[in-house]
Amino acid sequence: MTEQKASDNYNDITITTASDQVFVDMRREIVQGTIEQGSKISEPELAKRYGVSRATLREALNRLESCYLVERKANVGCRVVALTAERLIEVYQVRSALEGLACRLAADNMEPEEVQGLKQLLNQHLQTQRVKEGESYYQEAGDLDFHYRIIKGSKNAHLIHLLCNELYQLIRMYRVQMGMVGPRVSKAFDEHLAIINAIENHDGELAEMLMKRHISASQANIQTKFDLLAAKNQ
Amino acid sequence: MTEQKASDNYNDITITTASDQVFVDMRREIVQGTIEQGSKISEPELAKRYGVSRATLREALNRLESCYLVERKANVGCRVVALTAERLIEVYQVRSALEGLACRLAADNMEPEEVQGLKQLLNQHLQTQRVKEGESYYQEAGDLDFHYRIIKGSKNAHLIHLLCNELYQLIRMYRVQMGMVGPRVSKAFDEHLAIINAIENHDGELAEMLMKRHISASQANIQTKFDLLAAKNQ
DNA sequence: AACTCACAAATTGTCGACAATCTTAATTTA
DNA sequence: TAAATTAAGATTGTCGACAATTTGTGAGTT
Repeated sequence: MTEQKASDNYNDITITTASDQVFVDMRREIVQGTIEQGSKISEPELAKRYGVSRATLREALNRLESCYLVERKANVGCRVVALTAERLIEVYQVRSALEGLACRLAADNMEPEEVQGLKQLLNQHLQTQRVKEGESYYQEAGDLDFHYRIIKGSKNAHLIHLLCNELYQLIRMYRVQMGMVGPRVSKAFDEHLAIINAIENHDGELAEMLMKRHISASQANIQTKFDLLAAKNQ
Repeated sequence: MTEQKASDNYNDITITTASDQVFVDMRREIVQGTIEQGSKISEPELAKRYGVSRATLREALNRLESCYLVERKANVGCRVVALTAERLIEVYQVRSALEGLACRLAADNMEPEEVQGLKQLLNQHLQTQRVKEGESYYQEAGDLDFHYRIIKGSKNAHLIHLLCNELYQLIRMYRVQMGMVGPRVSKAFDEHLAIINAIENHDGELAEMLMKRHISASQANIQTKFDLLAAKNQ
């Protein structure tokens, strides 16, 4: 329950307190669906399960609320967020605007060696991709890593926090639970490449546009999954 | 300590618990500078001052952290955010992207009567403005109201939460403490009018562009205040 | 004099218990 | 029978006390 996969630990928080640990553990369980979406959270039950007091658990719940993974109502309690198509669209509209901005800023502010590292990362993914054809590695860890680096490259601390700490876990939750694999994998590679080139040329305007499109395409892909799922369940 | 000015209550939370009350009270004091920026927050001291236990106060602190008014470090404590020019730029870059998006969505999603109400509000402000020439009414309450309505008009709940609940108090803090009045007042009116027209014509692209410019101009104005202040203190 | 180390004071993190509120189900009433 | 009421149970909100960590001070060493 304490071990962590690499992809869980992208936003680099250092775990010092007990509530940090509970926060990270619960976050992983919610993202992966072990604690299922929409379910009610019983404070006494979970406190016992994690071996901490209710005060500690509530601290963790507050932080989960900050990254949109649970919702609280006064005197009623906590619920894990429910993944709906409407919410997905809302989140991706916001994400598109913010990552578009990040990409534009990155074109101005990324150091040459950072851009170089980004290119290297992409090549690495291309090779891994060839080997593990069809597996979800690229989309899950690789894609996230790519986006993370560009966001960090914006050098805007507020924007970085907003995307990496607050929004990304919810996006991961959608992708993990909706199953984000398929024909988009190779297409995404080309899009990533185009974005890197724009950044390297310091063409912020183009970089922003390409990133916005890239995210819209990604949104459409998940939306499709949603529709398929809805059709199957009917 | 419990009374509230109208402009304090824009984001409509219903106060039910004790920590709600402390949260709202502290928020106002921080925004207005009564609790001064950059100062350390002593939990025992403030708990006594508000007449609640530390647990209740900490709950409020968590929520103040969610809207960027305080910053926490594990085992060290809480500090009120410090208003720096760098942070202002970062926040306004984000705000510009998000409110631009809101404005574009509003052009599609606002009901005709909402647009009508917006026009009415602007006229109202024009008249109040003529009477109270030079006073800060328009910029503070009026301008905020204008932006709020457009954000709500986007009909994107996530975006509304992000702007109205999380980001706006920090922006208000800058404006209140830096003193946001001056020659921009009348110019802002024209800009608001142009934005409304674009929304009324369902021209989302234009509405987004105008809003982004409007916010950039507003940012430049506060930036000027910053520079003046820095020069004076040297 | 500057640096290190150890100790004391203060602050934050965590706990268990009690109070206030909501939920649920049985009971009454129309 | 259905709606309203009330009481019991469970859940959340709040409190005061204790444990763990950090900060500040002063003695000792180089």
